Amino acid sequence: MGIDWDEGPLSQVARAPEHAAALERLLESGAAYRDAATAEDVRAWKDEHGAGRGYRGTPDPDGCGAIRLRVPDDGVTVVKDMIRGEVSFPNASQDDFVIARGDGSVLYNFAVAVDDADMGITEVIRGDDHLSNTPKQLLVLEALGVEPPRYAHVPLLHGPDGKKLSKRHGAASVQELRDAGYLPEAVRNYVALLGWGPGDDETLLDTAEMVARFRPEDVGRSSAVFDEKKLRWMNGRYMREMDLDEYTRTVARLNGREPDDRLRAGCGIAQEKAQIMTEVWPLIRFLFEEPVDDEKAWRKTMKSHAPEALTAARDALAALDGFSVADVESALEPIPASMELGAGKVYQPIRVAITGSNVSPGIFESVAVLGREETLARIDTALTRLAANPPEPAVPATPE
RNA sequence: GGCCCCGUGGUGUAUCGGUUAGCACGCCAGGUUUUCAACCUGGAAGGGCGGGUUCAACUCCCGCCGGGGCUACCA
Repeated sequence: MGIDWDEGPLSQVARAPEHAAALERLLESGAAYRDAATAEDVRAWKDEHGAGRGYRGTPDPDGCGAIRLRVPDDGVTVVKDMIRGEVSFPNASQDDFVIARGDGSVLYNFAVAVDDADMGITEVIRGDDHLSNTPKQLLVLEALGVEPPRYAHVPLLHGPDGKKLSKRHGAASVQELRDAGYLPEAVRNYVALLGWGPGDDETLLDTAEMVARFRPEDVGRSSAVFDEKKLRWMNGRYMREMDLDEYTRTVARLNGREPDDRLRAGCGIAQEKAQIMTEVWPLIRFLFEEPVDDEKAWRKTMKSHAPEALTAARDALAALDGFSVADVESALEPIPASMELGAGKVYQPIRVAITGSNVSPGIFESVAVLGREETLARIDTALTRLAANPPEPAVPATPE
């Protein structure tokens, strides 16, 4: 069995001898003819015969012009499609279409038909946009006396604007999706569910399951809109179940780094928080770089209670023997109550001090992975900055 | 314009003559919570329209409307 992947490299391969031979046969049998008509001539012909009538040319006496296939005036060409059933195209409205240019170079609808025949293609699965091209290919095959392959036209993917998905919709190719941080198995799962359902309410299906359950006749007929929100969600599900080493390697590859222990530790504490792979690095870059400069986060978090909270945290961390997540938690956890502050009032300043941001992995984990030395240094830096620029009171002083 | 395909909530789908029209994403509200995310609970939201056929239609037929594809001496 052969599969025509459509527009793949094989259809680009020059098969000149086969094409030339097929052309020759068709010309000799009268199934095709040379026609010197120009595009304008064809238009004029249509104006005269009606738009619904397919163009019919006349053989050029000098044997010049493009080569057209002779299409019957009556009857229909029916495409027996595995997904859409039998679709009939009236021959009368089909043009005697050009199969080769004046110089003998062949055109797509002729080339694929000949190539499919040559290569013994038995199944053609491709996008719905080729459904209307199929009768042309069938006509070529018929003229050649070749048994046609079986066809299946799958629905097209549309962008949010309802048009067929293309470059201008952004991430439209699998490569772009990969670069954007989507996992192959998530994309596979998501795309499979557009236009095909397993029959029950299952949403998360791994590739083996899909292969086992897939049946061409279960494919839907209507085009689907590509919804990146759902892909994001699904990708997040796959990311959370991913093996940490593989996860680390992927993050490393995407950010041009080495999958070392520190990166692995960072991935370990960020794995539950990201939905696409490119979101991981922003969450853990503080482990490798200085805290980000986020003035808004600073002002929002560093209120008047911040210096005391940071000092208490600093002292507690400095007194620790070990520096595991459990150690850090045991040191930090009692502080809010002892200071009569909400937990967030204590933890957020620490978060901003070590990462610069309001968003990061869990605070105990972040501190533990950053390490004692760097954590203390960053808290000190924050304390110094706070001393130089005293924060506003958390509760504005009431006038009078 | 012509030929062809498609039409269940915002999105993807299930059901395919009789259902309280199911599920998922998203959205809204609440819960949990050290941020964000995750997670839990609840909620709003659907058969394009008009005719038939039928005891009964989202499901069948016709028309319309809407969307899409093709319509090159492109692939």
